[in-house]
Amino acid sequence: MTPPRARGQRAGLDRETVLAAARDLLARDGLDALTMRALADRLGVRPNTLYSHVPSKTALVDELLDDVLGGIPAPEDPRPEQGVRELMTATYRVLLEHAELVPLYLSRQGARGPQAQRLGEIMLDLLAKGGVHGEQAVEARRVLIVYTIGFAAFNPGEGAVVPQEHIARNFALGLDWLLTGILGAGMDLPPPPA
Amino acid sequence: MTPPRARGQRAGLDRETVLAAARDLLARDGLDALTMRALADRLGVRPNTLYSHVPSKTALVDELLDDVLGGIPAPEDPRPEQGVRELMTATYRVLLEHAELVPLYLSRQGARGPQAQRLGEIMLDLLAKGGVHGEQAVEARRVLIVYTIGFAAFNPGEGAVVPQEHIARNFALGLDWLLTGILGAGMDLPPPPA
DNA sequence: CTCCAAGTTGTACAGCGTCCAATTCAATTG
DNA sequence: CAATTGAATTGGACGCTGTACAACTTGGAG
Repeated sequence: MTPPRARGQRAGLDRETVLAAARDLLARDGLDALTMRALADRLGVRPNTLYSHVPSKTALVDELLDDVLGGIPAPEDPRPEQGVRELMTATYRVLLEHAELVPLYLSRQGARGPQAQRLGEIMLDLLAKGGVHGEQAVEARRVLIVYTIGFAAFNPGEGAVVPQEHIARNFALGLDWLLTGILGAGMDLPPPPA
Repeated sequence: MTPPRARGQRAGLDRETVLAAARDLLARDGLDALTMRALADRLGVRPNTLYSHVPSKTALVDELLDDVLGGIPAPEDPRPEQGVRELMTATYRVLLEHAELVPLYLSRQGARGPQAQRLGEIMLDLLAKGGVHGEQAVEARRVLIVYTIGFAAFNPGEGAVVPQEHIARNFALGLDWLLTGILGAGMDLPPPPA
């Protein structure tokens, strides 16, 4: 509550320190608890101090959003279909761990930070290996991204009527439909049970 | 600014009047302008008065969300594939007209009001006619809903790099993939160009 | 005619993001 | 080594948000 510092004294803050504290606060107490004032409190600092290191709360959150995507590993399987499936599933899982952020990804149309870019390029590479190039690949990617983020956003809470694992299987189901559509019939899938 | 009424005088308000004014304010000035105070102003009333007709702003917005879905007509084409496509395309279009609301649909997992229910049942009927029943139909529906809302949420602003019509075609493309996956290979589509 | 429930105002609270001026410190320059 | 400048920090404030509570007036029911 009381300020431990007088008027011009340094607190040794730093953009990275602020972001780290924000990440922590977000992970521990959720998005609603991430206020400039709470963040300042945690850093033992006045709220306005933060504005020396971050231009606005929006910018701060944007950075956090991209950071979360850093937790998504590149797929191990080099085959296009399996690789994309792996990538989107990992994305889905990571997004679920930060459920409250997900609507933000959509309203800020998908985050343009370095991590988002990295994932996007991995996906284009995989699609190219699968024979999908150029504009088509970009569209396929957009479909997959929207689908994945959408499903993550749709995730019900923990004690919901429909359990999360069910929704996760549902996600996988639709993902297969999309992959089949994207990568064409060139797969040796058995025909669906007539 | 100044209150036209003394302390116990009636303003003749009514739940429906409040909702109508809210719809209007939302349509005219956008989501950010929809505050209890602005709404009260427009009705010539003090902000707290609204709480006699609406339990909270959240409840008010929930109602508006469901109302928007009322603008989605039932599909005309009775054939399952075309019907579902028509339905989802209409939904997409209506959602685009209220772009700022779309993230809310996701964060409130899809709106459970009467309009949402109506659309959900139309879709189950269509899927049943297409030979998809029970749990499978519910999952297919979830995929389609998530996909559609997701795409609407992903919609870029008006003066964006990628024009809206392009995104709309992209939406239709992915929708076809999903429909093919859902309704099976029982369609007489020509094979994709090898 | 009386009484009560409902609608409305006055006032207020706690919280939010953010801006401005005053102050002090660290680093750079001469 | 001294002087100056620029960045970091505090004190305080502004305008905004949703919402609670008591006082009051009114319309309708009994």
